[in-house]
Amino acid sequence: MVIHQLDFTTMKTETPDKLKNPLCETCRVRHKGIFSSLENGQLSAISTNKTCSFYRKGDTIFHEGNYPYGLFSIYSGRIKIYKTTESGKDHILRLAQMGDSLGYRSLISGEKYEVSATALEDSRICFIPKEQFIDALKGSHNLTERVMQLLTDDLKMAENKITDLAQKSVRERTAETLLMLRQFYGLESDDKTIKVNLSREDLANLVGTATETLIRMLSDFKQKEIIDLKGKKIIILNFPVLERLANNFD
Amino acid sequence: MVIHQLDFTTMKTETPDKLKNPLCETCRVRHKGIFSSLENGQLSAISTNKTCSFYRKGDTIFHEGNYPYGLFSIYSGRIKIYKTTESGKDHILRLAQMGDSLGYRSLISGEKYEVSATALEDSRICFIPKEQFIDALKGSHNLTERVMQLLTDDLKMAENKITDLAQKSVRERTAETLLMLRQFYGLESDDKTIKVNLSREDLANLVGTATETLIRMLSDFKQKEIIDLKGKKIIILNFPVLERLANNFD
DNA sequence: CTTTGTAAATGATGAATATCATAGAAATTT
DNA sequence: AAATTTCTATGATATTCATCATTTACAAAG
Repeated sequence: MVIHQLDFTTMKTETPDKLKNPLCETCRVRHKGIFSSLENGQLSAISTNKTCSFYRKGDTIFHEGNYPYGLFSIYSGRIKIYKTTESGKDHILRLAQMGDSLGYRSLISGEKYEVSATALEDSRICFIPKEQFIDALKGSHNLTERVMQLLTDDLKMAENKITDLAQKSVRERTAETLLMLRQFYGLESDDKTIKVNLSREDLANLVGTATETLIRMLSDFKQKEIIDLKGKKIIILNFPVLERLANNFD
Repeated sequence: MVIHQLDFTTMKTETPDKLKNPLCETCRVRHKGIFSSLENGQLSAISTNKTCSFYRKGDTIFHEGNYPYGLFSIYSGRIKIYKTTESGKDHILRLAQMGDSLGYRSLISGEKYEVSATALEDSRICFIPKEQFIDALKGSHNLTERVMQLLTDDLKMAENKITDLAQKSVRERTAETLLMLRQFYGLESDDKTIKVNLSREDLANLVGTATETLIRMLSDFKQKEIIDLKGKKIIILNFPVLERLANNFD
């Protein structure tokens, strides 16, 4: 379990290494990101006002309960977005990667962060100050539409997760999570090994179960030759069966 | 369990009784609803283009998987918004009432409904055609902001529900749901009886558990003199204990 | 290379919850 | 009012899953 108050990892966050800012205009994720539909002039305004930083694996980008000062946009690396309950357990709500933006929800609602974000790998993340983002929103109906689209997408995903948690077994959710990871991380050249690098604890927090239970599920899948395990790598041996397990409406 | 395909209840939906349209301008929920910040001219445009209908208890307003043709705004009555899984079980995502709007998410995303909506009581619901709503959105930054606010609120609620389901016990969630119902339905003049009228099945679908388990929880709470049960009415005898049960982070 | 710490795996056990069966209560229909 | 249906309640049982304890594997540090 990760402790988020005043630990060394968190303290690093205060001073992430600055990077030479890459230009938004020539960004390789420009057409994928939140600003994809932004007019050129506005994009360069954002580009010149942003700062880009390097976050080490384990660094926290922002923390539940704090006020947002701007928007984060992932240039490279992968991030987990999660909530911590009173009892101290985390639940990972979603994963984010290159091209995804973080924190727009809180910027729009004007409330504190409802979630925390921590780097799962070394990552480069750009920061656009709040005023800059709000101005861009006001000035561009395209951007507003894009943000609304992101919000509706998030909502759709969240609602699917709710019904999953309410009605599916840990087994089903584990299978489903493996499929999601395959989609999200992609496969290695052998076309079956997921390029994943998550701890068993993170996997459990993603599925919504105890770490031991998650391990047991993986062991069981392995014993049934549906998957294979090589360290943190997960190899999908029998994709159809895994799909069936994820949707086991008997 | 409710069957949603081609049953008689659903068929009624096709031809809900028309009502004399009340004017939006003088609507008693005008300042509460989605159009609260709309300029007068635009509001009357919507007012003249809407149609208001009467839905009987049990009538379906819209169904998961169908395409939306407009926005629904509740004039009176209460609605459940839920998802049905492949296995045929429902999970209630939220309740809606007077002043709330339904279906804006799908209108914005341009996708099918992800959820279904059914009247829990006899209800009057106004319908604003899609084009009318989209036009209003384009023409009013205020409305756009309001809709974004609604989306962020929904998202916040959904994410809280996710962590609840992932980490709280049925007992905690049951207590929490009772508190939510107290908030949502309000109390009778005795100041402790919730004005609720839900079936045990609906309650279970709200908590995310089996109907029998929900009933057992209620029986247990009653036996412990935390609540009392009179038919569908739930009487809160010991509010502080109920609050404690809902947040049992031991 | 050894030591130390951390993560992963497995076993044993108990608690929480779902499921199936049945009975009683309440509402609805005849 | 009797009959029928639906809803609520409770018991018995099985299953799933969390928790605690222990071991093994692995990585980092000395």
